[in-house]
Amino acid sequence: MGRELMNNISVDCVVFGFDSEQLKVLLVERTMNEANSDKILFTDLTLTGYHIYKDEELDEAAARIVFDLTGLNNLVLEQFYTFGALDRLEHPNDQLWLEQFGDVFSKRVVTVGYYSLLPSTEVPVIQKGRKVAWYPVNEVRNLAYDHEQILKKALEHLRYKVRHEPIGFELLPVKFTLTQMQKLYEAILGTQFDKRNFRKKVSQMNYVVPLKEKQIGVAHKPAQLFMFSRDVYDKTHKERFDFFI
Amino acid sequence: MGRELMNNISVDCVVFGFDSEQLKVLLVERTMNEANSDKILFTDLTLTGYHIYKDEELDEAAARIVFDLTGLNNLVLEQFYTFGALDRLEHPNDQLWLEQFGDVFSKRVVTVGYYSLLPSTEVPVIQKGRKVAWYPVNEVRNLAYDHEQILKKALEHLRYKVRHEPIGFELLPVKFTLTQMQKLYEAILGTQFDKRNFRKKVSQMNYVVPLKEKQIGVAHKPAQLFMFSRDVYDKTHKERFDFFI
DNA sequence: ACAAAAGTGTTCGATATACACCCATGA
DNA sequence: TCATGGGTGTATATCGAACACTTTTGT
Repeated sequence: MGRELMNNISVDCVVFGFDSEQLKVLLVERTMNEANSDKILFTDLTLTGYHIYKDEELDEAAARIVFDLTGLNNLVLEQFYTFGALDRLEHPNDQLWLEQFGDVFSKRVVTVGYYSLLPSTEVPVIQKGRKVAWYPVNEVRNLAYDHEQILKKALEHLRYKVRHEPIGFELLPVKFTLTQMQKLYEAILGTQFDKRNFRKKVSQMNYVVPLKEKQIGVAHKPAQLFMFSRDVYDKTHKERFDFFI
Repeated sequence: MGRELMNNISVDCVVFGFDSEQLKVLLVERTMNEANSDKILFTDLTLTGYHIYKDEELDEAAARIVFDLTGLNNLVLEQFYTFGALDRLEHPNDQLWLEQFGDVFSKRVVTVGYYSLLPSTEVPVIQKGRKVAWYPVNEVRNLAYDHEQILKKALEHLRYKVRHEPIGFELLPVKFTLTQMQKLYEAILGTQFDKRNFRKKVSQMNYVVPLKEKQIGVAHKPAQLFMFSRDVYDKTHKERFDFFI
């Protein structure tokens, strides 16, 4: 006998990635065919989520879902909000889709939202017969259920958090250039920074450590590589006891 | 027939208040007697929470719980985290307590945490046979279930939020003095501000509006009263596109 | 007159902002 | 040699931090 699922509690994961230009999100295509036919009734996109097992921690469930999609462990996984609106599964397409599963799941499902940060959009996404792909967060359309709302909230949290904590580095390769870092912050915050001022600021973050390495094989002056040191961050970071309301 | 409860999903509310000196939290005493006897087996403290109804939104459930305790509506209610650890109800005291209810509730309950901000600790708390009282957040001991963890997380969120958004005013009377405001921020952030610098900063917040009124009946120079204008805040506030990691 | 809290200004150092040119590499 | 992105410094304005005395009221 397998593990038992909770029929009314799920976890949904918003998987973010950065491709050196844009912030992207990993979505799965959902296609509904007419019974015993090839005729497509509708097709749309979903975040990835699943019901939790009765003997499974919430964080474990989130890790399982992301692992199932990426094969990666030890990613940043942050719970950001829980969604339980009564009508969150009531769109006709969703009703049609859920009918397939009969009475396995409850009509009222509360879902706990997590987001995850991938260091690249080049990880080999695991397809398993699904169509999984990266979409620029600003161009996402046609999401199932309340996933548009979930994505929006995840983005808000990411923006909020990235301004005060060094989580942005999770979206960069271990060794990165300052231009990559700047582009990342610009993409997440939706703004532009002056190159010199940005670098001045970063040079004061002693947990962004310059390496003795440079880019190779680029058709221009190769950039110096940096890495983020959580060690140095934890040791030197002081809470700003200021407020900016 | 009454409304049906979800047996495995609840909402817990952390109700904060400020008494001009300390940040406080509203807790309910829980006393377990031996069956058919006056002998007390244990006594401890809980946040207030309850299972949600099948036809009830999460926010509604939180509002209901706070209303049940304070008789107040329209309070700030902010969802901050969801707790679902497998062992969160497994302390012997909690097991003993829950036995009373037989099989009504599931052994695995996921609870959605909300916090609420009361403008005073002088609201008439509704007792209904319970022992409800304010406790200074720094001196809370002896909490049931995982409520210590929930309180800690609520505090973290409150501290985080109060530094960047004007929610502190929800904990002050509509008309307040700058000293009250300073004490509030000091209590929440656990720090001290210089009076002149604090006032200089506040004078730049044009949404903290001076009134033509002063304190009356105080045995010292009466302070000017101020109020917070959300209108002005919404109109003039700009997102700081800066980052301070 | 005294106790108690309100209210107020200046100096100094640090940080944000604005802005333009030369450099190293591969093709 | 050219195209591409990498890398750098200065001047000005704003903001934060430190610091002590006078004012107004009630008793």
